[in-house]
Amino acid sequence: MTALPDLPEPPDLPDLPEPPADAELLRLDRQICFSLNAASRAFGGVYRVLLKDLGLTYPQYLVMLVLWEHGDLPVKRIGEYLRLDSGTLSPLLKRLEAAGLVRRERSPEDERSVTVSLTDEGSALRERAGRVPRRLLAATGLPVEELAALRALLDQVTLALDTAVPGLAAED
Amino acid sequence: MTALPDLPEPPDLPDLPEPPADAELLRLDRQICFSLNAASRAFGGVYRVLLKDLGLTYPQYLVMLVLWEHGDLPVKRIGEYLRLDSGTLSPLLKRLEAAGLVRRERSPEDERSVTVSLTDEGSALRERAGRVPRRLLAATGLPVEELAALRALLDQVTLALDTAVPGLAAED
DNA sequence: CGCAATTCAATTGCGCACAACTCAATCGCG
DNA sequence: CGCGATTGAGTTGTGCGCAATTGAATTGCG
Repeated sequence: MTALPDLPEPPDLPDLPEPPADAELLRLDRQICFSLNAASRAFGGVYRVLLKDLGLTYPQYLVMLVLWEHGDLPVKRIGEYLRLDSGTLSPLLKRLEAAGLVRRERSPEDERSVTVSLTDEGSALRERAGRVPRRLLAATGLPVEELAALRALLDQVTLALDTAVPGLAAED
Repeated sequence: MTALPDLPEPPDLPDLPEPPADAELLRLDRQICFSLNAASRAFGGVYRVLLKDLGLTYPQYLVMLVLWEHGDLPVKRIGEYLRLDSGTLSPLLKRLEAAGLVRRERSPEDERSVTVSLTDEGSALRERAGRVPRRLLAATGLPVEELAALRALLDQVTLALDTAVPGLAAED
């Protein structure tokens, strides 16, 4: 992974009383999306290392977490928990099945639905994954309370963004 | 985009004085990575809408932001600013070049390096992009100060994660 | 100077994200 | 009941992210 660049520091960012100019906003905007992007990928990098010997990718780990917590689920439900659609989940679940961690079977009462269930091997993996969260939390260097606060803030932003999306396209 | 699922709320999360069990950590871990993932993709969704009529994707927009701010840059520098390597940037820059927004030319003084520069069209796009940041910030529903705080927290975590990565693989 | 090590961009291969589409199963209304 | 609309999973195509490799240019050490 490439080293951190000297993060482009803003020359200054005084709390000016007047509305900031577009140039100012462009700068802040860049910082926000940079930071979020970077943080997301930094997490991905850590998970990649931690999950390597489990043979899981980060999104696959998320799916396994959902199954460990909720048991057998149709693809639809998994997608709701993870905000993923079938275009992403179908091939991912196929790979998990090929790895022997899950089964996929058409639901008898609704032939459209596919139920995903853990194999013994998939359930057993939960034990080996037990140490991942602690190591991840340690790697963030933040106390648990701050992480919880970060999570709350992120959820708030996500909700706001989701509700804002429909209106954006139409706007002026 | 699929609707927000009823976010799997933890039954409770009391501030227990004793170290939380692995199961507890597994839950928090899931929440953190869920939230960050979700936030990142929610931002992506908003940018996708906002950038649609500019003909840019979100990562392409990030590259343009860097060029608008810093002028001509070698691929290496762009990668440092954005934490991206040539495997990502090379095809992306080719697409920007095909769109007529940038030029790519071997540097005369170092034939290994490729300098990326804005075309007139690429520079002109900056004006049309001027309204994007304001609309994005509005969509987050957060005041600028909170976003700045969020950014600072994210940068802190990113730095911690980056420095932690090298040690992780070797651990116990 | 000469050659090995390094640097930079590009390429390949794999997996994920998402839009757009297909297709079968199910639902629901007349 | 019959038929159009909806639902759920899968497929296709495009683009990103990253590891690993290639190949050319440059650097630097003996």
